[in-house]
Amino acid sequence: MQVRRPKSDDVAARAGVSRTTVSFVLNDTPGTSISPATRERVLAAAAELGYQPHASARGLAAGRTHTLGLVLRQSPEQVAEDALLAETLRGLAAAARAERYRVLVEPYAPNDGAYGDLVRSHRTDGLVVSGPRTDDRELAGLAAAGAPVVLQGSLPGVDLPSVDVDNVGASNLAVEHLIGLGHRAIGCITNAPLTYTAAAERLQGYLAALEDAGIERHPELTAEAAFDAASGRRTMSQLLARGSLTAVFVASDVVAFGAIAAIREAGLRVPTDVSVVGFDDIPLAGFFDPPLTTIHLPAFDLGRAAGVALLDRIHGRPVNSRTVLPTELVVRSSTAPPNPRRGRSRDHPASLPAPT
Amino acid sequence: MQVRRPKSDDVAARAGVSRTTVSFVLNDTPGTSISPATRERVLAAAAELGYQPHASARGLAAGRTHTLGLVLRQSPEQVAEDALLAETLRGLAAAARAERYRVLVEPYAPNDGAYGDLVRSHRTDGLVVSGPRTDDRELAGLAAAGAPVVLQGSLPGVDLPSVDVDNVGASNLAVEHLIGLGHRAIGCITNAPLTYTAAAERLQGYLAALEDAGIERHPELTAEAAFDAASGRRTMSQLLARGSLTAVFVASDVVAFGAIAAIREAGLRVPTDVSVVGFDDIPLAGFFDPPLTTIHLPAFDLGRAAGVALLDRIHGRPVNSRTVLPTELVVRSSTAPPNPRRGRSRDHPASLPAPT
DNA sequence: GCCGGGTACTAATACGCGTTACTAACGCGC
DNA sequence: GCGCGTTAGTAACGCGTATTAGTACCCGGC
Repeated sequence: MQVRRPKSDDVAARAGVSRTTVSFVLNDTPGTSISPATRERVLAAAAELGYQPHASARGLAAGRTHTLGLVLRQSPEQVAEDALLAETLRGLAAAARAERYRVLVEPYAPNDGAYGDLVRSHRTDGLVVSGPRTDDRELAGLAAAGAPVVLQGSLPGVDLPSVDVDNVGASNLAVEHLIGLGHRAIGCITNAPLTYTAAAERLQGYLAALEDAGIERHPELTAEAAFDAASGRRTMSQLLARGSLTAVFVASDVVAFGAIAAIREAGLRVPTDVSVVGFDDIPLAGFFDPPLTTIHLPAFDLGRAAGVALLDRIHGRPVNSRTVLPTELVVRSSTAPPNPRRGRSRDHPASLPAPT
Repeated sequence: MQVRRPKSDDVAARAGVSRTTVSFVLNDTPGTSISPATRERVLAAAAELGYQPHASARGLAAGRTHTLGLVLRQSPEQVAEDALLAETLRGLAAAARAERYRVLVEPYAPNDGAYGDLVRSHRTDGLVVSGPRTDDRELAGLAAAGAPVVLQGSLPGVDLPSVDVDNVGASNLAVEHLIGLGHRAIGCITNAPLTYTAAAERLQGYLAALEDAGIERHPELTAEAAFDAASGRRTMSQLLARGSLTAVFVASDVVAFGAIAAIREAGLRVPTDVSVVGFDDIPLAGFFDPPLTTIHLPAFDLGRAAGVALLDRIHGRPVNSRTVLPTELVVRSSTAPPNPRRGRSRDHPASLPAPT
């Protein structure tokens, strides 16, 4: 038969103390002083009974659940393609664990999108919202209500602490790398529609780099992709059909993989005919053919920083309104100086087999 | 100033009913009959007050937290490289959501590995353990205690319901595909060390296919990789140095990407000189060069099936002790008939630049 | 017209349980 | 008798649910 769950009363009885004392000992409650002997007795009793406090009872009494919520505000396709999600989650979990918190993950569901209930029902003590969007009313409501929420990503005009990388600066660096190699006809494919702030920022960095170098902007050389490799392939083939370019900055490695496929299908080679710079540095970036030059994103640290900020916010400690983590240009083999012999080889018009 | 959280008492007062009735209405408690008029009044009162039950209080009273735990038993590197984790998580979350459950994710930490506390402390109502390992004492303890746990993956000898694919059959199919193309000298690189059941099973499928075709096994043509592309590159270059082969079955797409890099570095071409079949069908598989022939793994469905099984278990409904989901061979362009002209082109001994 | 017996709802009460704020006490040294 | 370091005792936090009790209403029988 099943043994009854020990409760704090049982521990108290076994240690010959009151329930209050048990609580003080087991939680190291600050501002209380318990004699070493008593503390020892309580710990021993708890260990002997295999005592585990009931999480719900604890949450009810303490008013804190020791749970952080991670809201994935991205679309399902985007989540599926996100090669860095696992690392970000690990980082968040690491930060949480350091303060005995756990992480509840809530993939956003369009028809059941009231993720604010997570805090309103005290199911979590706070939220990290990943991939925030401007059209998110829930988020505005939470911000107005003063809920403990940290953004992973950027959302101008919302008064919430955020953790992100310098998308503009990083893109700038990527494009400067291409310019430094001698490229002038440089295209840009965004990682997502421009309604996503990260996409807009990366495009902005690209434009700024061109301007700094005194290169005229050619609007026909920029286009928007949408998270996955298929969109990168589609977009790149459009770009190739539209104008002449010797390099392209693709603001996502996954999209870049699709773009490279399109470049090959057009009968061109990377980097001989077209140089490609990606963004994210997903684990597979170095194993592509050719190994992808890209911007390294500190995925784990992004998650961890968001977790730290959220925990600070929950505990009333000071929080930076904006944390910007450093990125790095990783030069591999998908970029090279432009091919002087190449005028415009459009002998193989892009033929696009449907992706399997 | 902050308005006080409404509680069920407030809803009861506003609707002019008792707290009991409020609870019955809001939870659709079976076995009770509430008149439509009363039900209406209660729902209206709750809506007007913006009432949200306190999750901890609810969990305490009901004895259920409406939370599922997902324990990632894999190593951090493995989690980072797992391109399908997001999909699996989404599937689990979808199953959970259907019964108003949420998902708490617990990446395994070696020095704080007591994930069983999640159920013992009633923090979650049950666990999905992903990537179970034979050396997991915690798991044995939970199984013995009759805790609601479902395995995602296989672990012979443990009496817990599990959800998995037929690794042996799928590998068999992959290798049969190579044999069907005319290959006889077929290598195998596992996805992980053989202590992982999935790795052992996939190797077994490979061996069975060879045996069925009457092909002698060459032990020097099999080797174990370890989750990531780097290990695939390393292992493949060893295999190439060891013996002659015209095809290789790599039991993980990520590892296969590394293997293909090694093949190229050895001056060989895929599939002309060496055909490659992968396993998993990660989102990028079709965008590799060449697009990878592989086994499609239903990642979302695996997560969902695990969730369904766990919820069934929690609610005392009958549960299949083993759920096997179908896989599929996806033929792309990394496989072709063997090259008749090729004896053994070892003119370019593998030179291995360190991965960046 | 009154009573007994259902039926259909709803009320009232108590318990489950760890934390924490508060008050009170106890022992001891001075 | 005071102060200090420790510990005890109590109540409140919240919601679900089992139990026990009504209440209101309808119906048939006398």
